Amino acid sequence: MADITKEYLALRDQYIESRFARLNPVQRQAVFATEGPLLILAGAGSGKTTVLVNRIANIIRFGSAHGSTELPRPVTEADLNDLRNAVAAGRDLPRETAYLAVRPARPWNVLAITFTNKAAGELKERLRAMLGDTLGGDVNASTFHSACVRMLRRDAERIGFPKSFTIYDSDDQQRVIKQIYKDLMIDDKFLPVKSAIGQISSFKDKLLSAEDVAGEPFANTKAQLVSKIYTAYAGRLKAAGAMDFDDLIFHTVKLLQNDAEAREYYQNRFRYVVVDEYQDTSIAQFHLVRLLAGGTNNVCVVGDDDQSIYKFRGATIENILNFEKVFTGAKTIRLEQNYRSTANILNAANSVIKNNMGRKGKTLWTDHGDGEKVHHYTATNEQDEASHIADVIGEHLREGASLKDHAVLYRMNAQSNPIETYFARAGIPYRIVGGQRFFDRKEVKDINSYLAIIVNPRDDVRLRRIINEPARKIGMTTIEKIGELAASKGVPMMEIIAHVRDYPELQRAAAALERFYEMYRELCDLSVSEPLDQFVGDVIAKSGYEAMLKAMKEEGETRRENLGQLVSSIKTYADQNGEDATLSGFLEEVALISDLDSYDNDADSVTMMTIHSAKGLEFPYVFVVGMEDGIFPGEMAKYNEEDMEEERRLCYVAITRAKKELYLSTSRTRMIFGQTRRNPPSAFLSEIDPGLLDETQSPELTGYGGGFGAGYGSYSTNVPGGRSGYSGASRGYLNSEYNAHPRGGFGGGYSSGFASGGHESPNSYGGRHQVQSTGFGSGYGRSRSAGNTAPAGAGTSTLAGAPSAAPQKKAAAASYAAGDIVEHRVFGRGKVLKATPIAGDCIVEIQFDRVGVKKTMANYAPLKKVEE
DNA sequence: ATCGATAAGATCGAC
DNA sequence: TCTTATCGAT
Repeated sequence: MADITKEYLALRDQYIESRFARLNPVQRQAVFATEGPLLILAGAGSGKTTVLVNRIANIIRFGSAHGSTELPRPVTEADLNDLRNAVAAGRDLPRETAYLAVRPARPWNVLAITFTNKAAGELKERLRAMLGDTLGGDVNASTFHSACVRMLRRDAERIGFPKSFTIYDSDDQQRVIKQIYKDLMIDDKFLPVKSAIGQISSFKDKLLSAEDVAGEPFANTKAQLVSKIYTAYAGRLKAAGAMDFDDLIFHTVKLLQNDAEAREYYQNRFRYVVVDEYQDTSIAQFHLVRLLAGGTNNVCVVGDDDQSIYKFRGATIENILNFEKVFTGAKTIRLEQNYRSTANILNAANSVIKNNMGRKGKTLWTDHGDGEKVHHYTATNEQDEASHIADVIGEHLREGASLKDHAVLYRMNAQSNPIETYFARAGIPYRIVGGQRFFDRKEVKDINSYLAIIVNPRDDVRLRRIINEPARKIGMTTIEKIGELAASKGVPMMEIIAHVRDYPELQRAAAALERFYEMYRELCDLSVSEPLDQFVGDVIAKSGYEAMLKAMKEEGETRRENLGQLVSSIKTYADQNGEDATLSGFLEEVALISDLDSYDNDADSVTMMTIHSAKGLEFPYVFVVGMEDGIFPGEMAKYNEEDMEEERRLCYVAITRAKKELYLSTSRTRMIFGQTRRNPPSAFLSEIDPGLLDETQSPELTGYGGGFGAGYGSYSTNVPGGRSGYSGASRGYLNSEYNAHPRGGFGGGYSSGFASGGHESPNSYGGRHQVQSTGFGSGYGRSRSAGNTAPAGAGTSTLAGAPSAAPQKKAAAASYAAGDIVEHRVFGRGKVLKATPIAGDCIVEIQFDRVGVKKTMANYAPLKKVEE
């Protein structure tokens, strides 16, 4: 090789390396491993996303140039000089891709698959920042499901579906199955609907079609029944032109398997495939990845077997464990340096996870300091636990931290309630991620169903959903008759409705059906003539839905607000997509969106969520509540070693969310599902090296605490099982003026009357309590709920301010009168209609520009007077 | 057809 | 405890 070439190649490597100088050597190794199968085992907080982004950037900028001897063209003296100068000056070489890249990918040659839409968005965002808008924006970054939808929108007709197929969510799915149960007269006690759905889902995951299943011998009558249901289910979806979530993957895999032309098209297009969170992929998803990557075999998967927590949902950890066997010649790179947590937190995580057998094995390390020990607090009950969290948060705030630095994690959603209640009373702004999603609300789904049948008149499921919502005198019997007629003629139900007069058996409801159909036609016409948001507004009005909600009082109001939000979300969609915005496009977006996607970390409030939702996130201060046997690990997992390992991984995920400090808590008694239980501490606690733990406990458990609690003892009770004890205590509390009690009240003051009641054996836990409370935690009986959307105003400043001042005093200033224009943090601008002073506060009735009339308490709402 | 009552059931939950 | 689903009465 000519010297000039040799020098050029060496300089080229040096140049490319310098573009990724901020990475550590192992990370850089991953970035330069562009060709062939690559497994990146990325521990929690090891800069995984950074590696992904840089690797994709490398593929687009330099292709496989690093470490290669290939050249895009013979080297000239001038080239060498340019490169020398660029390296010496540490500057970018002009037109570097053309000069020195080796077969670089165009952005659309890269397919990056992530776990959530949010993760996909972040990936794109960072690629854009790194490569510029044009290059970065054109990379395909999406979830499995949206990637499949995009392929199917192009090729659905090849497998007998319309391009405009509808996506059924689990709710729609359930409706179809229930319908089938009715038709086939299946007893749901013999075979629960859920079980049938689960089995069908697992068939699809194993790529078995309804015919495949029906063709095999059955183990028993149940299996035969499931097969029958599966066949009927698949038939209905096909007839409706609909796919459920499993179908999106299933049909895409089938398409790629059976259609060589389609397969080659996508294999040529996606020269590089990257899959994030590979430990949580399913069998069908594995097949999809293998098929897509089949052309070049350039497949890179990133994951952490220790963070596989979705087995219950079909994820199979074998995908990651067997990667090297399935993709021969695979390279494996381990990212074990953690940039997130302190050593103590990390070691706690390591000491827990090392008890799992089925893992690849890796040990995270950090060069951060030890930090504080991991805190473990033993509470008397869940209120005390909440109060302790509030105390700690208060301390952190006084030290300058903000609310959004804190997260409370729990095993199941049911645990959020006591904490929520406590936070609301204390005026601590919080926000709950997960639970009921916006697009899952009944009213939103109803209106979406109207939209769906306009886009796809064959969608019988959605039609059934809204044909009598609001009530139109079209009852079950009529609907069933239409269903039968449609089935016998092999046409959609809407087709029958269009010609009611032809069917004497529909005589009775004919008038109502005609009215409904007329409205439907009108909406169809409007859908093409009006802008999207205005059209949705019309759907809400002309369907009679608005009138129905108006007729209800309190409850209808919030639901109308939700519909208002729906209208604004479609407006946002329309604004973002300009010319390309369509009704079906919006519905698709809605179908594939999750709550976590809309989670933004800007709002200053404490985040509350399940550990599952917390995957991929990090917070300076993390509280993990309910570290109890029977809660975490959960009751169901205790007796099965495999499930136990999954719980342990979940625990590992929880611990590794924390950057600075980690607070674990256990409660001696806990009310869950209406019953008070005493759970022993979680087994995972004893797996943590005791030297890493800092133990504290409720004052009531230390002897003198019990006496203190009895001071409020009018509510103490001997009733076993919390029912009367609990509600009595909390009611009594609300009515009394506990605000007045002296500072330094113990965290548990709130509920002590209840907890110290009967059969507690104090002192069984030797350790001394550290007095952390400075009073605010227990005192705020009269704070108004901060609400779910967590207006920050009142709570924050109170917390940071004088601890035992009554909160309502500080906000005394503003007074409102009719006619004032106000600005509300959450609801926007509005005009005061009426102001009624009451007990030192003021009920203000406001006409908001966007959300209608609302009543708020002047001192507690995040409200500001703009003009008088 | 619609409302109210009562019973059952209840992890984790992306798309 | 709390929600959701189904049934039976009007």
